[in-house]
Amino acid sequence: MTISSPRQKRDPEETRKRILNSAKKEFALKGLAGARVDTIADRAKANKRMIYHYFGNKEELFQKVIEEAYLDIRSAEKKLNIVQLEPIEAIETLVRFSWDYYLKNPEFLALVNSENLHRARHLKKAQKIIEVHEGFVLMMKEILNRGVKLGIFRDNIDPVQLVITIASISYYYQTNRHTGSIIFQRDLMSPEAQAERLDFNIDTILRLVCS
Amino acid sequence: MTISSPRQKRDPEETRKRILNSAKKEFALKGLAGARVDTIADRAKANKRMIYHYFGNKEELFQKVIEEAYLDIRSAEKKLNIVQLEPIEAIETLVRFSWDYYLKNPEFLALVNSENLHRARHLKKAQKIIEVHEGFVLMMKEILNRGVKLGIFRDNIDPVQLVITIASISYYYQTNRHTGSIIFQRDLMSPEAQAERLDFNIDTILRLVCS
Amino acid sequence: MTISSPRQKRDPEETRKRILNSAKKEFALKGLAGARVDTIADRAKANKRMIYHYFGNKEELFQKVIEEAYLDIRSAEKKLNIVQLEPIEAIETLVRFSWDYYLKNPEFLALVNSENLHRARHLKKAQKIIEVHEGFVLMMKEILNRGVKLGIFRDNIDPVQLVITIASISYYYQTNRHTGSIIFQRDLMSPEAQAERLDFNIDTILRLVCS
Amino acid sequence: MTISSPRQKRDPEETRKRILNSAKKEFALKGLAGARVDTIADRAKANKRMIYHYFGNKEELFQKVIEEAYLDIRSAEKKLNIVQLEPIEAIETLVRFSWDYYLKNPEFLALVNSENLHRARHLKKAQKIIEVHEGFVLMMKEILNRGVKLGIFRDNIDPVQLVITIASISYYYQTNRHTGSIIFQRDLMSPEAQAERLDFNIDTILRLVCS
DNA sequence: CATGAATGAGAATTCATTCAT
DNA sequence: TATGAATGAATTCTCATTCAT
Repeated sequence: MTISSPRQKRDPEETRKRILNSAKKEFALKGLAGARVDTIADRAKANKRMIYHYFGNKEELFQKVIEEAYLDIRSAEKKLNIVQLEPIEAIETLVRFSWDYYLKNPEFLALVNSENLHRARHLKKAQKIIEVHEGFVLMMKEILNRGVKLGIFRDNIDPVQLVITIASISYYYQTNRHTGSIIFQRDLMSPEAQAERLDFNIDTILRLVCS
Repeated sequence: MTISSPRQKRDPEETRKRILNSAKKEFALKGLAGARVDTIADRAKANKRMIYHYFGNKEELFQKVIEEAYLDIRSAEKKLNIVQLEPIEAIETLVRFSWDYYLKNPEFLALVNSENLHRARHLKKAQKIIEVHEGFVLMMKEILNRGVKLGIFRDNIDPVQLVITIASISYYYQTNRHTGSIIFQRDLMSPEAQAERLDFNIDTILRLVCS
Repeated sequence: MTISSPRQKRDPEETRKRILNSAKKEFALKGLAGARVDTIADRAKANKRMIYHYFGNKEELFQKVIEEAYLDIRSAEKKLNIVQLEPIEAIETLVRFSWDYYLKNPEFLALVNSENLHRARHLKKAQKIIEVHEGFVLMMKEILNRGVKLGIFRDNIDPVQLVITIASISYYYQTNRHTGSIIFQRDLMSPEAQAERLDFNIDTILRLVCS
Repeated sequence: MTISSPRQKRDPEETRKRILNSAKKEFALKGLAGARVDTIADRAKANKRMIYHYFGNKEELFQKVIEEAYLDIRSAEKKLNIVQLEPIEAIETLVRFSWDYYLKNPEFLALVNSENLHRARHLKKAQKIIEVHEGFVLMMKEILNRGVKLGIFRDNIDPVQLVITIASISYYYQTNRHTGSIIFQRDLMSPEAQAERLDFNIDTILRLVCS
């Protein structure tokens, strides 16, 4: 039996992933300026030098984190197979998904806020992101069309406005949960409050699309 | 006769205000961690030392900025005299106000995001804010009641959920304008896009409240 | 009586000068890449931060050092009032000056070498340097002209080539004194060796210019 | 059948040479402190580990480069077979050689400058170098003697001073070509300027040695 | 012999804050 | 009240070198 070495196993892909995960947390928690490279390295149990080796510098690491975040949410949503659902069910599923995804991935909200603080200068460089989202809007358009044909949805709803609205009502509630809980003097994130809000959101969107 | 001093005029209140304004811009632009005390002082044409004199330190300055921001939006909204309007008109006015205020005060959005990144720890200390917002929810409740009595509004709408929803659909659109413009491949802030969104928002809310 | 404060006296001009002097030594000793900002600050008994405050960064500090070095040698040479001397005396004085200046300012040699390693990219930015040297070449031209008129100098000597040659024979000897002492197995910088070389140099140049 | 390896061919001597060449370039370009081990390895298309395997460390590699450089210049000069030439032709050939060698091997100049910055501490360890140069001075002595006997050279010229002077006037011109071109506001390395300087140098040396 | 991931020491630079005037 | 020089603690980033495979 030998004493285990303190050195990291030589698994570059693993190391890369650990750094990326650690960075996601740190950037979400502190923003780009507030995040500490040291903290990222420590949490990743990686040598700080590796961050520069794999990602160039702090800003490029942030960019990679942003890219991955946007790819992940679309990839999760694709798994829902929404196209196979009835129009109303499809819409409701999307509202639920939006709520649940933000709930399970609160870093996503923080990262998007950070990226907007930086005027989306990192996202601009990510071609893949644009392509992935075109499909998303088309899918929404298709759902709306089907609903209109079935006589259950209103005509002439802009799919982009709808997509934005669905995101808004979950996003805002959750991203502003701290200031909101103070201003409204209630715990916006208690299980009951959560359930209530999700229902309210589904209602809001269905009233918006149904004829 | 004395030689005129190159120093700043000794108007303490003025200096304080200039610092506060400069800080608001800088914090909105860069967040708490990214903001630079030097930049704030320079833009305020004040000596850096004055910041510490008047506000203690960077973080307390941030807190003051946050407080002022929340007081300002409610003070602006109060000037609308919404209680005197018809229920539908009142609601529409609030939706418009929400949109316009964010448009004219984009720093507000950035500051609120920053404050939530910091888990509202600065806002927690501001007693005044809580009081001011209680009034706001009560006013919304009163509008809803009147609408219900007139038979034009649905019953049992939670004024807090409504207030949050009204804010959401304007806030999200504007705070995420940079990432949104990339993802949806359109300029979300062109005059036409703005008009379209405001209409959509009014529609969304009216469908939500009207019976 | 009070205990003297460990803090530096608040004399900005003094601080600047101390940094510049310290930097000159360090850059001459180690080159741009080998020099340490910490060492410069320590030797200047200044806070490292002051280097960035006064000079921007390491490279800009280097640039300032180079500029000053070139200005200093010309300023020293101007004090010789060479134009008032007889042609032969003038030439001999210049050869002596060249030798002595390098001897008393060995950093100059090292700095010029460093700057050439960096392809003169710092000197390029210094307009003053060019102006100062134009005057130098003109002065040499005037000396040569007078010598020709008096029938003691050869005609058609390019003043620039002469200036370069005068510098060469002192510069090379001194800047390569370490490798030279090894290769030639003698101490090139012993007092006797120095005197011998200076005589040799004067002889070399007079044979070159005299008819 | 085996799958061909992507590795470098296992030719140790070749690898060593590639590293040495790459190092020469890098050290000449950046100096000892500024040179990067990574860059040397990359340019040599060798693994960084090989540098340590063959040369120990960065400094020992530098030492080897310096040694080789000094051996090369003397070896090139020996090929001239100067001893077989007439005294004047011999001297002129040496002046030309000095000029041409520096021109074709600009790294030599930079390396010598670097080594002097480091007070020749690497050269000191190279016994071979000393031996080789003893021969060089003896050869110069012999040429001078022959010239004196033929009545064409002056008596009592120190061969070491002459050797140094011949090197000086080419070396200085070329090593300071960047700062020189700025200071004198002319391109010192244009073909015309080069030809002119070489002629000037030959003239300078012949006037020095001829009686 | 060859590879390239990993490391730790250190270097440049930044920044909020304090102090002498 | 006002100024701006000075400070020290971080923070990002770099680099020669070593180790597992």
